[in-house]
Amino acid sequence: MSRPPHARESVLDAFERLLVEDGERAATMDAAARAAGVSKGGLLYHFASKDALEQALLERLDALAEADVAAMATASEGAVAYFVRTSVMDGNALDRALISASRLAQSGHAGAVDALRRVRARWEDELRPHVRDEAALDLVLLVSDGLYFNNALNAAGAGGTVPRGPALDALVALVERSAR
Amino acid sequence: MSRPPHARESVLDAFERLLVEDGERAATMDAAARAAGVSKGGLLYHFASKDALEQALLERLDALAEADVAAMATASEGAVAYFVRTSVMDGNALDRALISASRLAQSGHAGAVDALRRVRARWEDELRPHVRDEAALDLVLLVSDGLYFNNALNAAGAGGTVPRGPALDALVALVERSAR
DNA sequence: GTCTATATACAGATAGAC
DNA sequence: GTCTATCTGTATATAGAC
Repeated sequence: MSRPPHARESVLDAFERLLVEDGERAATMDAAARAAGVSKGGLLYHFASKDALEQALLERLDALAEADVAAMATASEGAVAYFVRTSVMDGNALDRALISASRLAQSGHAGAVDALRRVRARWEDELRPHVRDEAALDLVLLVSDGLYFNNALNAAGAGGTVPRGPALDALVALVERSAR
Repeated sequence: MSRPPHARESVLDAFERLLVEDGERAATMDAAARAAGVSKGGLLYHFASKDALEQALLERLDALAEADVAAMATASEGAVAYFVRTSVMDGNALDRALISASRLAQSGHAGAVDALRRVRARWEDELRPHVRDEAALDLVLLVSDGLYFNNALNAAGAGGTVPRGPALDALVALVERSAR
């Protein structure tokens, strides 16, 4: 790791935040520089192009997803329950990375589509031993995708359609019963 | 209906297609005019602003969703099976309207977020009598959202993670068993 | 109804000073 | 490493001819 430059991380954080909160169109290099408190020239020293900025975001996602898969494997409540429960966004680093990558993917960014597929495939492999069959695996993954989709819609505006508290507990229990 | 002008519908179709296939950033008035084979001036006669263009798309979604709810209510296979099965995109008008609205919503378009919430609420009310409890209702809606999310990611590039054929049959059966 | 021409703003990116 | 100044393209929108 070796202590990356402060400005670099600030720019990356700002760019990610813009993607999550305001969408891909608003996530310009200009806006990222302004939000990070650096000039456009300063940003361009760290990221020579917009593509480089996006690439850095996807590498961050890969690392965070890897850590999440490891956490899922050792979760005391079981992999399925951990997976569904953590699909409700609480604003952590992985959530932000996933939502921002999905914004890029929906703008046709091929690298972002690939990155999201890779993450999904890792989850799939980790969950397979914990479910009855492929239909159950589809069900678990799709409920998670559905939660992320609603998170993504709500990330900008006010919260809404995502179950929390007792409703989430009941959903987790139902998915576990259905899948195994 | 009274036979709306041909150019108007062409522009709206082209704008929708750009949103679905290339994302919000690519869906410019310029690109829509070009794709529809009219000039920018021609487009602006029918839609005075980009907002008017987006608004027309959301009105189209409302109408198509209303028709879908009606179809769901009388589906011979039952509402739940109909709902899950038709959440796999086959490129029909409602699919395109939903994906394009979700592109707008993810760019922070408040009207699009509202429109999608309204559609989801209509589905929810229609499905509630057909499921055991609120957790089951959440499960059915989230599987559908998950399918749409994957559809939306795949709409641009090559197909991928959405179950079809026998895998879809097995998923529909599992969701029905889990929900009722 | 559909067109061309144009105004204004902002995007991504380059050059080079400090 | 961070800045200012500037180039080039493209976005939304207006004005007005046909």
